[in-house]
Amino acid sequence: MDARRTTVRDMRRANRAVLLTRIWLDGPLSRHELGQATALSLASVSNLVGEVIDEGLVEEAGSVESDGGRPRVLLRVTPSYGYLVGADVGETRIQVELFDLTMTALAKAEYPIAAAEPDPGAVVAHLLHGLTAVTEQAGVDPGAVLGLGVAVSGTVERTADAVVHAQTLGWEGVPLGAMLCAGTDIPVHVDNGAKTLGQAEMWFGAGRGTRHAVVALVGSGVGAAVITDGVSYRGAHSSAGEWGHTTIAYGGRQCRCGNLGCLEAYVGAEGILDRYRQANRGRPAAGGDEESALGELLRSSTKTAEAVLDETVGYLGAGVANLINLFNPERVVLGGWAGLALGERFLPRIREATARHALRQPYAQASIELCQLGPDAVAMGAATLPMARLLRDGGVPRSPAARPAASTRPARRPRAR
Amino acid sequence: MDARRTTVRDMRRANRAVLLTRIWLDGPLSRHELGQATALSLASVSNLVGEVIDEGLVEEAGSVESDGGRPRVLLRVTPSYGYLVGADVGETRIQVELFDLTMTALAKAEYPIAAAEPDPGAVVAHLLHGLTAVTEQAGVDPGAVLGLGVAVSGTVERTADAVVHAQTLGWEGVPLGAMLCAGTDIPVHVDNGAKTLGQAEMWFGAGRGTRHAVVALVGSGVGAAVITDGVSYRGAHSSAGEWGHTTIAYGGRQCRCGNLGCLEAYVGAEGILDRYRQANRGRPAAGGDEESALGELLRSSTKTAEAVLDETVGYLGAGVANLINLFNPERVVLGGWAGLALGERFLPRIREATARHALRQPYAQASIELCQLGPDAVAMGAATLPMARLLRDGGVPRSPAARPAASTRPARRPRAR
DNA sequence: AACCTTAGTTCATGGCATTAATCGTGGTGC
DNA sequence: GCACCACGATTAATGCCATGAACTAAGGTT
Repeated sequence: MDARRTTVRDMRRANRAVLLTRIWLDGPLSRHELGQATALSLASVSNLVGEVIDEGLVEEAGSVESDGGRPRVLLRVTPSYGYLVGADVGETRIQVELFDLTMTALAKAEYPIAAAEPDPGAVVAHLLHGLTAVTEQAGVDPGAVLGLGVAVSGTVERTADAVVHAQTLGWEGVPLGAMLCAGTDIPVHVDNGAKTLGQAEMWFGAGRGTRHAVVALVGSGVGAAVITDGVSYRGAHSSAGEWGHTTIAYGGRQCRCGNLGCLEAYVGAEGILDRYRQANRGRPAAGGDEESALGELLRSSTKTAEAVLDETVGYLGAGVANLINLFNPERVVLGGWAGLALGERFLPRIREATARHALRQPYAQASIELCQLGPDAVAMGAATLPMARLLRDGGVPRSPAARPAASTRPARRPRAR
Repeated sequence: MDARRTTVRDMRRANRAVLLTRIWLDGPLSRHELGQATALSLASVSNLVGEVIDEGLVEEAGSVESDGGRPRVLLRVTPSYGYLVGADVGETRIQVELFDLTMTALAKAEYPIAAAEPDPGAVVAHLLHGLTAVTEQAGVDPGAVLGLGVAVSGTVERTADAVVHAQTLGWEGVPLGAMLCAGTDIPVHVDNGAKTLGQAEMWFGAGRGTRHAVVALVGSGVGAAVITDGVSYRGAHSSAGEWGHTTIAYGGRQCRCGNLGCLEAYVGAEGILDRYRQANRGRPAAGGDEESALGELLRSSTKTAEAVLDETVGYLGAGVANLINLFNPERVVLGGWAGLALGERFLPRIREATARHALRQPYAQASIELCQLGPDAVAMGAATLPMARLLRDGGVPRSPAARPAASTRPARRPRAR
């Protein structure tokens, strides 16, 4: 877990890592720009870049004239060097998606989940099936898949087994990582869905360009992904960011978690609809499922609906303000299907409500935006898990076999005794 | 700000840093133990240790028999290698304290603050006077002082000027660091008082042995210091951890910050006494200042007092639960004078209240303890600021002049070509 | 007294990034 | 039209670093 920074070889790996990360994230760059961005000498940049080009990880991509000098050659990560598979295990369906290294989706597979509490084995089977399905669909060599990232809605222990605890799925200590590993040779990564979505928004969406952000997710449940200094904040056991079950109204409404006054009981979709039903003398909002009911509520213009939504905005503002006060982010990104629906209509008022409840200075330092990525962002974020690993390792961890044979060395001289 | 990890020299510095940190924090250690603790080869440990011993930073401190082998020599940081000064700028007094490198207090100076909103210039004058006062008092060469750490109650920008915003002092953008630097050659560090206290508790108090903790401080005001992976969580602009003004009771009591329902309005000393007064038909608790009034309240056994305190425990539990849900720490350390007073009497009930409001799993992963250090902990924490810097730099950044002349070495033998 | 055990040091080695010099490529001035 | 310049990138020489293996130190056991 803790990268032991000791030997001189590790330094090279670390430098390769920052170099690759820059190239991947900041698009095509010249060697010169890389040198400035990474504080490495041009000689080292050249050296390292040459290495990754030889390995096929990076390629030259055109050149740009410089005023009166040799044109600079731009570098980018080879899109087809490898492929990434991201999967989103939701409450109603499993989605599996294949990406190239530019994060362009190449193929998709979806499997509905029938049971309320799906069998882990069945989910694993779907995931493995999806893995082969998307590679076949896109005509990609399965051996070129760098990794499979899986997003689930519970907390995931950061161990080799990737033990999952997910109340919504009824999973208690399911070693999802181990189960998947048993079915494939491709490296498997499992993480919480909110965190993968947060990572996706940070790299490609509304969080772009910031290093400290909180991605606040409001759907049926309510959660948050906290990103600190560019990396996901996990806490001691990876369950940090449980925003939905923070107390916002002491002694208030009962939440489905059993406690009173949780934020989720007020701004979660269920909580909103419930409060509307109460305010509306027991008559619920129209619409079949939660999503259409909330949409209906947002479109209706009755006094009752407005009062409930107004209140919701207030609670949401207070909740966001708590995040701002505690985490002091540069940006809060509001997402989740209910969060987006609310945000699209009420964002200015949400900002105002937040301003009312947050401390002046931290509020002024934070901007509040909406998520920019579509519903596939969770799977895309999952696919960034193997990519993040690739970048962190500075490319393929060279297999010992690829090492030049030791036979070239002179025979070891016999030891004198 | 960002340690550019590039050259091979930086690696040595980094290794010296981890070595020194281990020696300093984990008491006397042998070279062997150091090798295991730092994942460095014994050869490197020997080499590096020899260097810091030559510089006088580390010294041998006795030896321990090992079963049947050569006794291991223990190493420790030389207590008198340098001295640290920590200062606590409180609302009523400025405290300046001198420590050796074992964090033993050697001298103390205190200056009362008369005005409610003290003049920054006067505070700086007190601090500089205190600096010379404590060195004289202890008979320490001022040149041997490695740094001055100053703790203030506001937010401190992490810039060279260390600009302070402190509402309680009436300071708005005071460049305290720059002002102090103008008056002394000794390196100056400024940070928030809650964060320095948190650091002190982490290294020497109730947080010892954990890497993820939240130090929750309850006094007149309410705040928190969040420690993640051993370092203080700062957020984008160093004002993270504003726990006191998170909304815990939506639409509830008015807080002195102007908002409604802040935690501080319920569990801050002022909030508690205020609530008691209201419950007690306008008659306040006995006692002159807040501290004795709260003490009186805690000792009294009237129904009203018990009800108010009971409620306070509930709110505090909910507040702590929010910290646990959001940060997922290994430990929550409750401190501040009011927090300690409450905790000493009610800790089990606070734990219960927290359990009621937190999610089961994060709660089970966190222990709740009381601060262990006394009222000087803030100054002590401030003194750790220069120490932290020393450790991070792996000792004095060697000035080129201090380099030993190469003449002592045998002449390099000419290499055959 | 020979041998074992554990701690710590020395030395040769392979790796690393850096600086300085060099090569490559295009435009500009006379 | 040619020398020259500006800028990008590469190569060569250099110094520093941690490592493993061999070795020294210091004590106990048989």
